[in-house]
Amino acid sequence: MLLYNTLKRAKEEFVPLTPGRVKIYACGPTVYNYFHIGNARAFLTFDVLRRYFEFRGFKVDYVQNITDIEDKIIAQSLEEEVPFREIAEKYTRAFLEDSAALGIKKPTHQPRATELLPQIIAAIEALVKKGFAYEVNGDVYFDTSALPEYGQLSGKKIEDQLPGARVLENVQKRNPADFTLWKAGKPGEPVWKSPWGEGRPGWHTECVVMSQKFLGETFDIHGGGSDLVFPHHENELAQALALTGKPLARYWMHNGFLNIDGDKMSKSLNNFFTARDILAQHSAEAIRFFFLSKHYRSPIDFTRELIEESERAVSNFYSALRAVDYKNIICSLDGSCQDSEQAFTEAMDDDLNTARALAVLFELARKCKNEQLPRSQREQAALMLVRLGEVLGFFTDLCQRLSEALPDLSRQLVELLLRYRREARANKDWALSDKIRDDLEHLGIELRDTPDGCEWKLKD
RNA sequence: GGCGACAUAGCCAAGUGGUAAGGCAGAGGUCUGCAAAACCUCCAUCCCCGGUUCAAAUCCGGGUGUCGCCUCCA
Repeated sequence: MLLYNTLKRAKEEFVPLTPGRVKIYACGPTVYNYFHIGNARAFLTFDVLRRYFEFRGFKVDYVQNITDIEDKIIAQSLEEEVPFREIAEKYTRAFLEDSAALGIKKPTHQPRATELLPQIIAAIEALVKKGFAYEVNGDVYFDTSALPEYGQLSGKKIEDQLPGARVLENVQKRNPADFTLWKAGKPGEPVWKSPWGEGRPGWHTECVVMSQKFLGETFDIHGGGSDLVFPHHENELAQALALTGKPLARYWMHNGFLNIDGDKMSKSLNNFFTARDILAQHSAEAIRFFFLSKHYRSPIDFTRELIEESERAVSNFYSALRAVDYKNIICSLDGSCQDSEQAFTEAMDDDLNTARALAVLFELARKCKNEQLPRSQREQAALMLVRLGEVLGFFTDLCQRLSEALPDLSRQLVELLLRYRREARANKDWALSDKIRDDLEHLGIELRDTPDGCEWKLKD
């Protein structure tokens, strides 16, 4: 299995530290707001990575942090005029709800930064003792000049990081590239006691502490959005190296950014969408399909047309399953679709080529629908479609989506109308016949006339 | 200024040396009172120029264009 490693700038064969086991850490949200559709891409990308490892038989430890103390949370608590803990609590809950709604599997561990304050402080103390950090007026900074390897992940040189127009000069820092480990508290801000006085942790240390607590000093994969390469992941890597002398993670993976209608998403452009907004209008599977139809490392452009297109594409899978009456298939996989599974695996093994993997699903869907093929072949295709689709996170609500959940009375009323329509058709009263069909369609019931009579189903 | 990415049909998107996966949309056909569904068929020579090679979307050089990171950010 090949994975693109940002650290090496190349695809590498994945070799786990422990055979049969993968330890993954993926950066989670800072809970100061509902997470947006760009965050959703990162969460979904690593959800699929995790699911694929499980499919390949690995035991997966998947840790995703929740940053519940950070400047933006404090800012939001001032804006909403409620204590910061309530803000963190509110948006943590929203994050868990929206993740679940997107069909993202729960991580095996989901620590919060405020749960590990003692460990974070201990890590900063250790860095100071080892000479990699220094304190100025209650702030503690990491001394980037003390670590020759600094910059290896992002390919940046400290010399290039001149305090230019966009970098605010911080007179307390010895070097512009130095970053904050501990921030002295101002009046009114949430603070914790520390050897440097009351304050709060900087952003980068918590991920080191949380990941190492659950995964050990060195783990397999560290992931996040490509904007995290610098400075966040660079700084994590530096701290871990300074602390243990060992690399934090062996593979660093980063997903590409999302644009809206070709522009960067931003509040000022009024094109800022939360995952919650999108979920209110589109199915989780369409959102997932939209992302998976493009390679995770490429930038992706979110438009209304594309998400609607994705909706239509996904309903293809369901019409395929319906065509073989999936719920009532009683046989199990017999190996006749092995070639599909192999094609799927080959695609996914190549740095998670989900776009190619989706093509395999569509080929299976076409097979399901092909009435020329023997029943058994079509059923096998359906079973494989679901097996592989689940790896990508589809079909989590299969039963619900396939069942026509109507109460008996409604069902009888539909049948009654169809009986009248049959009479109308027998009398060649096409106007009435079509009116019944159109009216039912408005109610979300689709009719199709077949040689065996009229069939109906609820619209997707 | 430093680092990096991308440019494939109407749209989205795979494909990194042997003559272009897949999806959406569209066209024609079978079927139908009509429609829907289903099935069949059709729909690109890969931004431009030059080079390497028997052979390039795929490698090299040069253009042009778009974008990202360097600052909180997935």
